[in-house]
Amino acid sequence: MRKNQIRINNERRILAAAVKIFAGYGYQGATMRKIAEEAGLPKANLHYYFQTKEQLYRQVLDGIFKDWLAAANTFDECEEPVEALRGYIETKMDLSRKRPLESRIWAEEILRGAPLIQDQLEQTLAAWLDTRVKRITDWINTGTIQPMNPRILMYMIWAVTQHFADFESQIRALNQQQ
Amino acid sequence: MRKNQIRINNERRILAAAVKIFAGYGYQGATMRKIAEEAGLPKANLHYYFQTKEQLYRQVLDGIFKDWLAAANTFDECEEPVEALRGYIETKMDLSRKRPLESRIWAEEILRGAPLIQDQLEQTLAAWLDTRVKRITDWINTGTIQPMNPRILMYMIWAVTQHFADFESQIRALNQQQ
DNA sequence: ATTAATCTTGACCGTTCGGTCAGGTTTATT
DNA sequence: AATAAACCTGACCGAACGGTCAAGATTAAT
Repeated sequence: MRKNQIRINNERRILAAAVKIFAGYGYQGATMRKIAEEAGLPKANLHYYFQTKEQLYRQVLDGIFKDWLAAANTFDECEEPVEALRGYIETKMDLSRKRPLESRIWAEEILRGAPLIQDQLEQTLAAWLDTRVKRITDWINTGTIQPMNPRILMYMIWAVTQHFADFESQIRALNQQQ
Repeated sequence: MRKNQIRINNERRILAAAVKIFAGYGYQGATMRKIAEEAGLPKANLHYYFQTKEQLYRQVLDGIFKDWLAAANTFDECEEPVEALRGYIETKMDLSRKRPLESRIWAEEILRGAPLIQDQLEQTLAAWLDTRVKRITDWINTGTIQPMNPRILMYMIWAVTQHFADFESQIRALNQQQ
């Protein structure tokens, strides 16, 4: 079931252009014409590979979610809590630095109430979080780390790491003075 | 130069409806028709009070910025660092809880690169931040608190407090399991 | 060399967008 | 009571949107 090389190349080009435009304008602000221009293809060609704008957007979100989960698994690489948390936080910060566009698309989707990804949040992501919360709880129970709410800890890590990608323009505006 | 009561009432109604719609759909996704329906007024009436969609949006942003600055001044109410920071963080969390719509509008504007509020960020907000950074630096220099980067501390406070408003739907989806 | 499958694209379509405007209604002023 | 100012709104406009399609060009399969 191997795909033609032309299809592979064009789908990649369109998806890359879509990430840029969706990140820069939001789902509603992004237009198929802008994405087509960014990809260097006629608009009708986009609809040949992706039937609708929503379908294209869904594939972009899928790619982001897969990257996110892959990075998230660094949490399990270390037995020791300090190393596990440090490694996880560093990987998340790297993702924010290297893929800020994807981070913004994700953030906007959540802002809008996650209309398209609620299933993934409630199933895949919730399951991922549950097992990590159990690990942290174990650390607490064995006295390896101080007691706190593991769930809130994870939310805070996500908040801070996301912030540097999502609020980049605010941070840049504030940092330029000093 | 007092305004007519009719004008005051209608402007308030329109602004309240605009906050809801802008928060729910984003700037591009929000339409004047939706805002008019929410306000219970004909669309043409909106354009009588606010010439353009962008002007209406600007006034919404202005209101948010004023609220934010007012809340931010609780930082100065205490001499003592623990009380000052605690008070500030609690006020910001209250704002996230009580005005999540405004928080989301602000977040979306920053996500898009702050096209309309860059001046305010670089001037008013930057000045506000500078004086608070100086206060924290004083605390560090007198040994009242442990040394760290005051600027990053403020970014982290903003990140976490914003997160609970902006990512509410993600947190809700993840919390419902447990 | 021929056929089939895939890819490409300008032109077009119905819908919705932000915004306008003329003309009527209500409120304020004298 | 009369005039002026402010307010209201259905109908309309050009532009831009997502999406379609038929017909031609290119590539793959035989």
